[in-house]
Amino acid sequence: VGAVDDADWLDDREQGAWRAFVQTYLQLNAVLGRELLEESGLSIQDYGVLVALSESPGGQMRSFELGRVLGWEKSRVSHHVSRMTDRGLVARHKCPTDQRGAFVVITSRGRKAITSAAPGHVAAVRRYFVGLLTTQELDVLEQIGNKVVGALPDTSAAE
Amino acid sequence: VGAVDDADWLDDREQGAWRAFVQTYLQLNAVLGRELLEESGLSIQDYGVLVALSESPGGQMRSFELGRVLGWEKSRVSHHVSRMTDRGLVARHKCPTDQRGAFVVITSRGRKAITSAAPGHVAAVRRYFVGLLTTQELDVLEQIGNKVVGALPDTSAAE
DNA sequence: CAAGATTGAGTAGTCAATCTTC
DNA sequence: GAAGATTGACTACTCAATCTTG
Repeated sequence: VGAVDDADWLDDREQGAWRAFVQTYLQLNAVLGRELLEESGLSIQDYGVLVALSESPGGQMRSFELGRVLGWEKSRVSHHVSRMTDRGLVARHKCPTDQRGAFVVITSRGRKAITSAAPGHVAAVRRYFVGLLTTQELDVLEQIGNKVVGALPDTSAAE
Repeated sequence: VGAVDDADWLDDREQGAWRAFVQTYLQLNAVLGRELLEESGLSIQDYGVLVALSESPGGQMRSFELGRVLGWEKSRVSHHVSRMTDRGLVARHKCPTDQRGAFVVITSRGRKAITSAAPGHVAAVRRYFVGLLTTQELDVLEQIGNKVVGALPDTSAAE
């Protein structure tokens, strides 16, 4: 007793909030991922890539841009794009203005996949998450996100 | 226009809250994981296992119980315990009353690791998360967690 | 030599199959 | 046969090394 300063630990409210936050994300993600995969054959990662590309002009995006939007490292983008290319969901082509660069392009098969997957996935997000929350709760979440993400140390430094 | 019912999509507030929630978790987890690993040599998963064991009587717990607490599948528990055993952080021993069962026990090395890692990790959780939030925001998080997790389909069914 | 991107090795997690004990 | 647990094969992510072009 007294060996540790109380400031070192979380009180009940803090711990409750922290555990709730983590558990909610993990369980929700697991359920959404399982349903999406079952109904569409896409993982949540596939879904993110296809949404980003389909919202981009020409259905294409530079690799580094895709990584920036998704918050992925460049090697993760490369590996994942390779796997999606093998499945015919996206394709790579060279950048005409920068010979180092690569574009990732959504294929017609990729378009079909995301078009058919999106309504069900959005419905699941509503059913299990946003549909259960009040507008006040939704606003608090966005506000928390802004505060927390804004205070995080810069992760892009000295890679 | 008009091809899709608006009820199929998320409005700005819903989408903002949803993206904020996901991004906050992912970025926070990445930063906390990197700092924990750097300062203690433990992953967040290692940390979870060691906290659970150290809070349990005798520093030991049945495998299935550990899986239940952490929300992990049994095979994940088994693989992870094997890796931690190789590093000397935990050990396995047989259950005297049920010959099928295994106990996972924290070793003295595991105790030292968690004792030295915990203050820094808790401080990081406070610095990057709970310390930035008001008591009202903390309460909303717990409330959201209760609603959302409570509404999730049962994942333990028909494994 | 920086930036853009790919590759390979090593580590983690999932799923199905298996083994033993209840 | 079901519960408790382990194993192996497969997929995914990370890190460091590499290659090419700016």
